[in-house]
Parts: sequence; C-alpha cells; structure tokens
Amino acid sequence: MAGNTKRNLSGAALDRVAERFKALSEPMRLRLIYALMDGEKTVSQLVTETEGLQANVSKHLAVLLDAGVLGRRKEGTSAYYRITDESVFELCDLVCGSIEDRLAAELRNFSAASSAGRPS
Amino acid sequence: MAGNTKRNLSGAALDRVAERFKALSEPMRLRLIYALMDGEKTVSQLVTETEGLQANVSKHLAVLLDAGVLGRRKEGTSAYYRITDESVFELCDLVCGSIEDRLAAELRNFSAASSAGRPS
DNA sequence: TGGTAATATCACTATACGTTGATATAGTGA
DNA sequence: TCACTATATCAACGTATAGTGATATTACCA
Repeated sequence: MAGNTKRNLSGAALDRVAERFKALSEPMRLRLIYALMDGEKTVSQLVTETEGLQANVSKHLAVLLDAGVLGRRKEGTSAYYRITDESVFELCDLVCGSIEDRLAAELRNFSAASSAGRPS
Repeated sequence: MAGNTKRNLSGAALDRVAERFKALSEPMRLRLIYALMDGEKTVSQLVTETEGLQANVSKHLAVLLDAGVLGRRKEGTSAYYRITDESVFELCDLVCGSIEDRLAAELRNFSAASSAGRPS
C-alpha cells in the first residue's frame, strides 16, 4: 500500500468530507458523472442518456455543481455541464476495488464453508 | 496523474458504489472511523470519544459494519469495533485534497476580484 | 410581438434516515 | 437468582431529499 499517510481530520473538515460523499451517494448522480466522462453535454443529452425526467436531472446536476464536481457553461438556450473534479473517478475506482475485494473474500468464505467436511 | 484508468461502471455497479458513499456521508460515522484509526475500541470508548449518545453510536456502527468498513469482535459484555477496509482513509484523503484545491481556487478568484482595478 | 425550445424552479408526495429516550438482551459477579 | 454493566433494538419525531408534474425563465427565430 503506497502513500498511506492517513492524515487525521477533525471537526469541520469531516463535515466537508461527509458533504462531498453525500453528493456522490445517489446512483442517478453517479450516472450523470459517468455520462460526462467523455466530455461536456447538454441537459437534454443527459436526460436522454440517463432516461431520467428533465426536472430530476436538472436538480441532480445542480447538486453536483454546488458540490464542485461539475462545471456549467451556457450557450444559447442550452446549458453544457462538464466534470471539473476528475478525482471523482479515482474515488469510484477505489470504492470499486474495495467492493471487489469484499465480494472475493465472501466468495472464499462461502466456498470454504460449503466444502467443509466434504470428501475431496 | 497516475493510473487514471477510469473504468466505466454501469448499472448495478453504480448502485453499489453509491451505497458505499452513502455509508461515508455522515459526519458522525466519519468521526467513528477516525476514532478507530489507531486500533479497535469498544462502543463505550467510542461513545466517550465522539460525545454521542450510546444508541446513536451503536446504530452508526451497525451501518458501517453492514457496509463492510468495520469489523466486530465480542469479548465478555463488550463489543470491539475495528477498521477492516483501510481504503476509507485513502478516500477521505482524496476528497480532502480535492476540497483544498477548490478552496485554493476560490481564494485566487476572490483575491483577483477584490484587487481588480486597485492601485498596485 | 408571438411562438418555440431548453432549462430551472416550484409545489407536493413519499420515503429514508438521524436523533433520542426507553426497553430488551446478554454476559458477569455476588 | 439477583443486580449490574455493556450493547443492541424499539418507537416516535422531525428533517432532508428523491421523484414528479406544472410553471417560470431565458434565448432564439419568424
């Protein structure tokens, strides 16, 4: 494990961190983030790609914008959203790896238990 | 930026990831995690350190246990909780860095704006 | 000016969840 | 068995928020 500094956070810092995690704690918002992985898109495009309602998509985009994860640009009647904090992908990758590890461990436990006392 | 693979997650995977983020989206739970940074502790110890109510601490610990972030060990009438997924600290560090970057950028913008047109 | 498209916001409902006091459960020692 | 400690769970309350249909706002075009 590399660079395991584990800085000790306290008080207000933890509140800020929790806030950021909360912004990423909705599947719909993660879908929007991943839809923007290959560049900026309009709200309409995102509505189509995520198959969500326009009002809902707009609201989730506002949350991510407020959290500093996304940026916004207006052109004509359209609004273009883009990723401004690329670290979200690192976060998701880390979580994914962790989930995989956990599932792999569960699988090992299950296999060991189900084969316990079974003839080899 | 190293190892920026950005794997593309879809459907159920995003749900799992969102779940994990949700487990980390409460300040109290982050406080518990950081209280456990230096080793396993009993519920009583955690109640004292976090200055929370016993019922509340117990419930938050259950959430983190279910999420796979913590592990539990019983000894006598006490329950010892410990970190089982060290990646949570990496996650928090990443978020912290990101928040710092954003605040630094805001500071630069503010300074530039407040000094605009001011005599040098 | 009137009409249309794109987006944001409002109002409302349903649900999830954090907090808290009270109670239940389990282990320990007298 | 009885009392005590530690922990988990229950019940109730209030708040936050996701989803949704309707409306407001803004830009563009005829």
